[in-house]
Amino acid sequence: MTNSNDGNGGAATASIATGRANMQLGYTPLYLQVRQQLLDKLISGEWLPGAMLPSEQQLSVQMGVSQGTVRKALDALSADRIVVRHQGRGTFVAEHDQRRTLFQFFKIADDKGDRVLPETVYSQLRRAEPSTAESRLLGLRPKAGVWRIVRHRALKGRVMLNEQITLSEDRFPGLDVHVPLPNNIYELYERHFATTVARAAEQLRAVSASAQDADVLGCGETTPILQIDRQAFALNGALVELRRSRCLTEQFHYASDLR
Amino acid sequence: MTNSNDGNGGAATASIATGRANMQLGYTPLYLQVRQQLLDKLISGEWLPGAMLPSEQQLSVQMGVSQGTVRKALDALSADRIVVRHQGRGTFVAEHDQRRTLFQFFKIADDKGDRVLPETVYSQLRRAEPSTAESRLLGLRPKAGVWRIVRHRALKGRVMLNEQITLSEDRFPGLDVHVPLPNNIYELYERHFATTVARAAEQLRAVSASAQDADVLGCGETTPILQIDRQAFALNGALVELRRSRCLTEQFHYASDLR
DNA sequence: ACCTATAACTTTTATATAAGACTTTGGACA
DNA sequence: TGTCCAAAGTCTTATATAAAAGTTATAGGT
Repeated sequence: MTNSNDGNGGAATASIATGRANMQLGYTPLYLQVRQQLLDKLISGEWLPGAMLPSEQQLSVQMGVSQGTVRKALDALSADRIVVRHQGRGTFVAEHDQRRTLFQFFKIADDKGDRVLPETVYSQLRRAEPSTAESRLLGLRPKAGVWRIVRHRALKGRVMLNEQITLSEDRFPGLDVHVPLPNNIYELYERHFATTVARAAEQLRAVSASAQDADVLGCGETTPILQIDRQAFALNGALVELRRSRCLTEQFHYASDLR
Repeated sequence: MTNSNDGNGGAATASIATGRANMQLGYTPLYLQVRQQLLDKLISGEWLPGAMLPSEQQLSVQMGVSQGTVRKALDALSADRIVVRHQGRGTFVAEHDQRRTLFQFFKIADDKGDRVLPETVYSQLRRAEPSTAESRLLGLRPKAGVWRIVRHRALKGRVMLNEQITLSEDRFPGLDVHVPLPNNIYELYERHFATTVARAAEQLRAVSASAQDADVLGCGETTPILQIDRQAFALNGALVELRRSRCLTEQFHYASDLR
């Protein structure tokens, strides 16, 4: 009703960070600034995984922008699977529940194309010295150590995956307290080490089974193996996990959607 | 100022197809209906690849919805890489230029992570009878034939890929006229057979090189090979191409982004 | 011919408003 | 105690308006 006469339906009256900076480069639209602000709060731990964010209305008041701008920022975060939105319920910080782990971070499927949940049948954790490459990639202090996890994982009752994971000891202090490690390890990162894996990059190669592969997977030494190297990144972009999976692909395959 | 009292800023006053149908299921929001209408026109060939679509304003008038709704429909099409939008220029039907083929449909990269453009060094086309599986997947008529293409492709001067492609003869009549086939085969589908590949699914396995692989790729017969099976789908969702690539992964790898 | 300023066009961003649709909650009622 | 219904909260969809930013064409001056 009131329709106060301030009349300003215009744009960008409240540019948050950079004002009207618009020379050539260095201009970020308001909704992206809002997105970054929200992301910063998520990184800082102000809202923990599973928590409900304030409503769009509340956020718009807090941040001094319109509800539509908040919505666009939230939609962007939702597209990156950083938050999850439910109509009528609210917006929530994404959690590493089984479903997310299965669909976003586990690409092995059976011959019908259905994703299969892997079951950990053997798990070992030890502390080790990093290689120079690992130290560089993980951005470790000069003398810092790493955790090395070896897991054997079964699909439909047969051991199919031989997996090695490398983590910074600094980022995961006292990890050995949590032995035996749970099947969903990203949930552990999230709950106990304030580390949310937001995205990952994988490189796939076909290699020959090593003697150790043959032993673990119960195959011949020259059996072709799918080797998957993964780098997992946290919300702030930091590399937090190095992983190498060696996988039998006789009854299963790696599924990739191109779109 | 005016704040006219017609008041109707409300929603869904002009529902296109289903009206206010909203029982439990079977409700599609207006912007998705608009998206489908636009997609139908693209499928029908009303706008050819590379062509500019009418402006948002024109479309909103034509279709009897607001500009914002057209915008949301176009954004959805843009997210699926069906159209490409350029600020200040217009909205265009996506083309299978080299860049799109390279980034959307070719996942092989070198050890630095850079995508590499493959070069076709051998190409053969012949007509054949489909297997029952091929006939079923491609939805062929009972007596219909298929084209079979064999290509050998090189990366940085070395033959790395041994590729077999199967196409419906009905969908690609007179394909043999275009021999030798161009390097970018999706551009050929698009230009001469009104077939736009919109998305694809791939299944990856590690296998042993066959005698033929060994001959083509110049490797030993038991060398591990990355086998990539692909199904490519057109705009309307029809399966239009079956492809099996066998790939050496000593200097290159398949890159997959999980997000 | 070349450069510049201007205008006209586009998409993009931002705001305001309103109603639909979904979920949860709490109270009335049997 | 259990069920139903209404209310309140949420996200979702839709429209209208306006300004900003990028592109292209045109007119004008040097």
